[in-house]
Amino acid sequence: MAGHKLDPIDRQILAELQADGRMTNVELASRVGISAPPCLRRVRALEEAGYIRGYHADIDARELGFEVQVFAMVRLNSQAEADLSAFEARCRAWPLVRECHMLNGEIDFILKCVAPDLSTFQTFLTEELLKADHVANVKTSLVIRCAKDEPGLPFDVLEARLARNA
Amino acid sequence: MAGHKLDPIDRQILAELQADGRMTNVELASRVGISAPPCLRRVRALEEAGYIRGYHADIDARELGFEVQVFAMVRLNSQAEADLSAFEARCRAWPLVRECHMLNGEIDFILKCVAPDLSTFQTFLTEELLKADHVANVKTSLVIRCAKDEPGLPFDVLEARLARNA
DNA sequence: AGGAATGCGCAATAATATTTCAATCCCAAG
DNA sequence: CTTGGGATTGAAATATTATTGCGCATTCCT
Repeated sequence: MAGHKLDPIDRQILAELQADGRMTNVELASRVGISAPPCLRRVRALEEAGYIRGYHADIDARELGFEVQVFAMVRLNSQAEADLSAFEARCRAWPLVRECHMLNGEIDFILKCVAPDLSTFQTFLTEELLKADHVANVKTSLVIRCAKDEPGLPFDVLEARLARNA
Repeated sequence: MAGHKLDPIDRQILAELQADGRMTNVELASRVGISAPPCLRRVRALEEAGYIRGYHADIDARELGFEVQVFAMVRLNSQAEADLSAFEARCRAWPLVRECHMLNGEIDFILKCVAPDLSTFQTFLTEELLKADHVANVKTSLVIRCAKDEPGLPFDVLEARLARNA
């Protein structure tokens, strides 16, 4: 099991920064129960080691004029690695596609897309996605509403698991 | 169209903080071309107004021992609002479910789930999700690999759109 | 024009980040 | 035991940043 080089303080640092990425180091140190300098060193080490990929402001899409969110389920007519990679590269280049996950089962890829309005998305769908190489079939579903969108990981589950294995 | 009370500096602030949520205010101010005090005032205003929902560290799930990510497509046997809401409430209470979106079309909900391993997910699936009220059908797909996972919004698309409408 | 409102930047102060360094803890070898 | 090395800590000092107060410029609306 991974993450074993982390002690409880490290994990708590990750949990706190996941909950509030702009917390000051002084506040963070006080929460995890150590002084500021070692706390900062731990944060830097966690960043270096790749546990922390980055920090991002979470911005309200609708407030900014992105009214439409869509999940697109994509099937290709070839599962050769070269074709899969080529499709992934296309996805990375499309700004409306925010996430692209390769799946097992009948669906090859699921994409999470955003757009300012439906017609923008339709244009993207018909002119770009459906015309991409080896795309056999795309099923799209509009997001009606979002009940939960928690960035990050359930640290309580992780702690429970570590306690059990201890 | 929303977001019209924002000037180009505000939008650039959002874009910068989306890219690096821990940027210092001094750095941010210099990037957007104003001095620190008004820059900070703008950030606070954007937070107050709800454009910025929060800031989060982006943490590598696999490094922490969450080996499994799954998309679950859920259909209910009732689309009464009370039943939909009840299901959403269940999702919010399940830590393994990180996202829950209500969709149009044949699928009612799509869930993004994480788990330390497959058996943990299977237990959740059979003991929790499949036994939840009004759940008619669940199709799950394991994430094989993730080609793109960009938090946030494509500000370049937004700017292009605003330029066109100007 | 005139006056209010908005928003800027400078300067001063408060808070925080970061470096330095000596003391402590832990563990393994003698 | 005890002793030495490595790692980690926290106090103090310094550098950097955040925050407040205030006067000035610009805009906008009479």
